[in-house]
Amino acid sequence: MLESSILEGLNPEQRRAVEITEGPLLVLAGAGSGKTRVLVHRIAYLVGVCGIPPEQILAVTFTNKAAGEMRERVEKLLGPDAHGLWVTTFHSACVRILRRDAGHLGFSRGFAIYDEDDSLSLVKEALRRHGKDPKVEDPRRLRWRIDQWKNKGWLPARAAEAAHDLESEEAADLYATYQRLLVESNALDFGDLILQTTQLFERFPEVLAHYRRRWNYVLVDEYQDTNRVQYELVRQLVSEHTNICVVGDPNQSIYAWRGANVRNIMDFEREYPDTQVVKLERNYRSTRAILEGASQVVANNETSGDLRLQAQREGGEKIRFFEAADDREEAAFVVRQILATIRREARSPRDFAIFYRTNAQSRSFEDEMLRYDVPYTIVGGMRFYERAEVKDALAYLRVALNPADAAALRRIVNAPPRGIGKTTLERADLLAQQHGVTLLEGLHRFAASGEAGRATNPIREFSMLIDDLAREVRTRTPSDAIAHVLQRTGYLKQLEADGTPEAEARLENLRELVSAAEDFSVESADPDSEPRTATELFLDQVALVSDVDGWDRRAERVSLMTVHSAKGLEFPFVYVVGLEEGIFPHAASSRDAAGLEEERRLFYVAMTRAMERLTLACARERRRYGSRTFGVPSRFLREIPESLIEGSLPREQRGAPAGEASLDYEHAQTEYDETGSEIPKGMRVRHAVFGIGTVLDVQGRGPAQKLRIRFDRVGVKTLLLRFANLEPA
DNA sequence: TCTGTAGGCGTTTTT
DNA sequence: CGCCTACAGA
Repeated sequence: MLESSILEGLNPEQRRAVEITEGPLLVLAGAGSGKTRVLVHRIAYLVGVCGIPPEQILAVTFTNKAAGEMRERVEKLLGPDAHGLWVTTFHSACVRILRRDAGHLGFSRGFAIYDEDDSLSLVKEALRRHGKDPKVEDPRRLRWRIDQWKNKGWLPARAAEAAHDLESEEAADLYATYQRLLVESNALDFGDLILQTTQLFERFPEVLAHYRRRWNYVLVDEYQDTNRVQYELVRQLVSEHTNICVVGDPNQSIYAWRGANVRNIMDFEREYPDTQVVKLERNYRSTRAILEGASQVVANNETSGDLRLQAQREGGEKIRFFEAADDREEAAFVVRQILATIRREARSPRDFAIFYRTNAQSRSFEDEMLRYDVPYTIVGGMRFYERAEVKDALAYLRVALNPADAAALRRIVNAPPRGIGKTTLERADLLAQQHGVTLLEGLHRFAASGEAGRATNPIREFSMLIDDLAREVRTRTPSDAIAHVLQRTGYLKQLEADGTPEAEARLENLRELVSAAEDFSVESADPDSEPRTATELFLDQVALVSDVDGWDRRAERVSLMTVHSAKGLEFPFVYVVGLEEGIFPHAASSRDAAGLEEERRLFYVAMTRAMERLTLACARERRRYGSRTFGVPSRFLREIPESLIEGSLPREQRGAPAGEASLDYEHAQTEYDETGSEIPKGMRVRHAVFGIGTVLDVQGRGPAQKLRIRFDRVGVKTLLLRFANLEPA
């Protein structure tokens, strides 16, 4: 491997970050400064130039998407030499480690991974066992507290130690019960994946020694978003050789609410003596006004990283701003802008992204996208694997593979309805507790006791069903296993009998699940990992998917997502919407100074995604929970120097006269007025998205006028003239 | 045990 | 507003 080909195209700082291979290295990488590039080339350099065997390198990121891209790019540089390299997420890495050695901690290798829902059902169970009313105690709050403890690396004992009032003591107590329930279910929640791994390393030094010997070089991406227990995990792995390279940007720390601790990156130099620091301050992504505006905003934070970003791109336009009368107009404006830009500047829909603070805001944009026939994709929101029918199908697999999985069992014991209701389950559970057996075994014994009444037969049949599945699932491919489950359980039959559009949608989702399972391929197994069936690996993967993982940058669609999901991405045209007090910054997180600063960093992240054109929007009025609310423009807008903004910002007072404060450049209204004239049948027209077509038919008059058009590429479509943005071809 | 409906409640962001 | 839960009736 030629050294020059790996270092080629790197600027001097990037090059330094690649060449310092030994000892602790802190890379402070500003937005758009090429940090992924550095990570990729660093790995390639270690292997290709320094001759480090790839299996000695561990690179950790936060999303599978980021990991996948990094692995891909490394493989492109190294080819087959990359074999044995671990480029993965914290959570996946821990799962692989725990699959091997979780036995030490009282879990079996087949442990389940609990998502938020599963974990919540266990929290409720813990509350019940403490005789608490879930209505008074709010299980979600308790789950949240437990999660925060885990993020700090606290076991129940430590939480109890820190408790200084009755309420906290009870909560710590409940944490202990919850943890016991997890062990009984042979399950770990998200927080456990990391926490239990650190426990494993702490209590079993020979296990830790194994991995210490293995990984001589560790790289961590997005280090500003690591929490305490992740910090601890990294420290355990590298404390001897300290070949640790972390990359991050304190200004992009946006996960404190989830337990991330910026101190990890701020104090890195103190934690690791002799740290070398590289700053990447050249921004290759954004034009000047965008970068300057974003920097000015984040400079308002009391604590901020001391990076001074320099725009490498010349020229460019100012930041745009639009104040809409209401949320509907906001959405209509943005979508029309996108259509007009696609048409006038010959751009693809994939060049555009709309970012909002909360998922709920996606709706109005989705409506407008549908209305204008703009292809779009929504990242996040209701995730595919969170749909009830999908979770049900997977829960059957889980029970088949891990009969102790109580949360999965509760999900499916009566889905479809088979006469095993709440009381039956409660009595079986009691029996299980008394005998110290699993819930499934409790059901079995309940039926055998002769006290189950009319539930006796349903339970017997259910037991046989699970036995059958346990046999079948192990020997089939993931997709066959799912198909078998859906067939054998009567789940399909029930949905087919239903016949409603909702049932049809669910069937469609299940077909989608089967095909996702078909596409699943077992990656070249690591020689270090335990052998597992493909279905087990499929379940692991599903448990750890993130919102952005499914996003495809090549798809010809406009992307809609929350700002959190947008981190790490870039688009030529970015719209940041809903810039009103209470929404962005969000009311719930701007209570204290720290929360507000995180909101500001979030806005900074949103702005710095834009490459060419950044448009900010807010609405004076908004429908929320079905009623109208009036908004005040976000304080963040005023933190951008006016000279960087085209036109003027809204006045500060609420209720400024309509139109006066808003700047309607591009004149969205006239956008369709100019095509508002009559279009004769047979005319050749051009549509921004569908291309050129022939008008077949004109229906109606005035604003409701519809056109049937046969497009050369995509066939016949019916469009509302007023929104179609047609022009003569 | 199952199904329909009326109220209540929520929204921050997520591996 | 729309989803989910709790509850009443069969």
